[in-house]
Amino acid sequence: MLFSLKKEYDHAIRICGFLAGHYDQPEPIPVRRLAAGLLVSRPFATKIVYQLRVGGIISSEQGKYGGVRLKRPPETITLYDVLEAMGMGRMISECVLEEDFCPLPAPCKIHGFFMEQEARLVKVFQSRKIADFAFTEEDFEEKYRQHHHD
Amino acid sequence: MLFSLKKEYDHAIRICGFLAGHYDQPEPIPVRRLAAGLLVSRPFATKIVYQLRVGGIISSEQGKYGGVRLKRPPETITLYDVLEAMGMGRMISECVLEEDFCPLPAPCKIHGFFMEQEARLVKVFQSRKIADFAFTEEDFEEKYRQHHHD
DNA sequence: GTTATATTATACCATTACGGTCAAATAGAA
DNA sequence: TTCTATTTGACCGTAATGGTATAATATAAC
Repeated sequence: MLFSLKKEYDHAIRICGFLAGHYDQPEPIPVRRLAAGLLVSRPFATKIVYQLRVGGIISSEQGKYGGVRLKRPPETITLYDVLEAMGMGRMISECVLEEDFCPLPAPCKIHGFFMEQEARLVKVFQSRKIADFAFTEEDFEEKYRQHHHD
Repeated sequence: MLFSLKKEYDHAIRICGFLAGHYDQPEPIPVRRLAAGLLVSRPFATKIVYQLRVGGIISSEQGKYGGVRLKRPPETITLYDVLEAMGMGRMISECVLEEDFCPLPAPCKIHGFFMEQEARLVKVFQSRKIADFAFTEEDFEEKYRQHHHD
């Protein structure tokens, strides 16, 4: 596939959206709750949360009643920020940089075209804020809704 | 990576561009010449050519002085046609179809957004003709130019 | 008919990326 | 001190990618 969203990225965005939906709450969200609510295994959620923390998107608190939260307000975090934190590199560049890949003077029409599309996509990702994707348990389908009491 | 052009696809487009540049010529282009000119190994070029033929993009003639050519005029073949022939499936759909992937009612904002982007990209691919990417040996960088005499 | 040169069609293989799991370590609240 | 969190990175099976190899077949030219 040419354009595919890795599950890791997909979950990462969803996790950020969920955190955004709970950004006003004072207490951090434990990974367990993220995993259970978002239908991801705990180890996998842990891994993603780890990457998001290293990438500077979320902060975390250890110990009992610990958990994670968005580091900055959801209106200031873009979709691009999240994807970048998850390690999404620039896309076409390597093909263009590779020596002896194509006999045409770089950038050829083909790569030029794809680089344009890439640039456009990056711009769109940068224009979308995590706040746009915010949600809470209220938005879940009924069958997934867990009535957790605070 | 989210958006990456497989080498196979990249070469496929380049092969079609080359064939487009020689579309007016009466004789078909042997795979050997494609491979040598486009800096691809012969077996790999063979594989790609095979897929393009099965996909209905090119036709071929066997035997001595055989080779391949575009099946239709390059102005009538879109970039999308080529990518589709190479097996590029639709992209986000599987995530959306997968049951129990996401607790939100489908399509959620996130997939909705990515599906929009996908749809836009497909449209762009459909608007670009192979004729737009046509080239011949004349366009090669000097160091790759082989002076072949007809 | 034979030979040389094409494509045809498929099997195969090495490497990397993906999609996770596991567990030991650390840190903090109670 | 204990319980419950996150932390960190090693690990691993499977699938996709990026090719190669080869036996078969078709055609043109001699």
